[in-house]
Amino acid sequence: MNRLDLLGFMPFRLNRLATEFSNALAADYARFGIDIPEWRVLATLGMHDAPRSANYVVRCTRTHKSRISRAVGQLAALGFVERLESGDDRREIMLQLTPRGREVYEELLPLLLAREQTLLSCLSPAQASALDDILLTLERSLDLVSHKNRAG
Amino acid sequence: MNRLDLLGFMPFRLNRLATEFSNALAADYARFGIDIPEWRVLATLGMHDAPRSANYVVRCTRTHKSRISRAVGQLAALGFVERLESGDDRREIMLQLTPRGREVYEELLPLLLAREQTLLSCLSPAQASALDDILLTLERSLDLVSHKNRAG
DNA sequence: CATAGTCAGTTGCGATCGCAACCGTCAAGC
DNA sequence: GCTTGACGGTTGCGATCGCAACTGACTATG
Repeated sequence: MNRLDLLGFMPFRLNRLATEFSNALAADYARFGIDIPEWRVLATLGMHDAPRSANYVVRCTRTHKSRISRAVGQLAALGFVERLESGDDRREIMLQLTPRGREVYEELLPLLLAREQTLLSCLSPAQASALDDILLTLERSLDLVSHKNRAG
Repeated sequence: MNRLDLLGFMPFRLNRLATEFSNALAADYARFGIDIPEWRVLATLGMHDAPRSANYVVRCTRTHKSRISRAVGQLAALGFVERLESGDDRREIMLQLTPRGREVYEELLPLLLAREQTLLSCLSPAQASALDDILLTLERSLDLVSHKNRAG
């Protein structure tokens, strides 16, 4: 008779681990009145100086466009992001951080990176490196990493 | 100026990977009219022959009790699980698979394991082993693994 | 017993999410 | 310059989730 220890089942483990990581960061997001999808937008825009389209954020973060749309709405309401009309293609909406949005990004980023480091601090350097390598392999296999996305 | 490549941010990567894994299994769950939380209950009960309480499933799967409660309701409606009154403590509700539930478990399990193997097939044996090791380290660090849960 | 605190499980509620339908815009074919 | 199809972005809707409040049952104290 087949038996499964759920605790060894990879989808379950990943799901649970991802939830724990997310929860560990929730307080930092909440400090600025945002959540995960808003952070993804912020992080994507914060990487660049020039405005990017909402669709670019969608492709770059691999997040559903409705989620990005609502996150942008929230960020705009908070005054962290501005929506600009695109001259080239009036369907596109270009997004850019406001000065306040840039401030928030600069303030939030180190908090999140520190939290990430804390979570990963139980791993040896070799393990951390191996994890990065393994995740990259999985991401490539699942086609989650494309040069198009990385290059922007 | 601080910059972050979101694609290298561990919480983001784990979240995305977990979602992809879950989506890859969704079709298998759907074949039997269930979803992830229902599967967790099924898997937990399927591991044992004797009935277990709902609370045991909660502790074992580290899933919120409301989610388990609803999953059990769904499984009961499908005729996969029976709720039994506990003689010892009438607050507790003992759960056991029906014969049909056992059938479904036995049928679903190999499908899910095969899917898991496919997803992990891009990794070398050494990588797969390292991943298991690393996840276990993280789980222990986050107190996600306790002997109480494993021993049942 | 009587009371208070704890525990197992359920449920109402607000928030979130993904899908699909939709709107306005662009591009290709004729 | 129409028509058709594709694309960027928004939104309505149904489903799901976690929290917190609740019910009923156990337990410890006096």
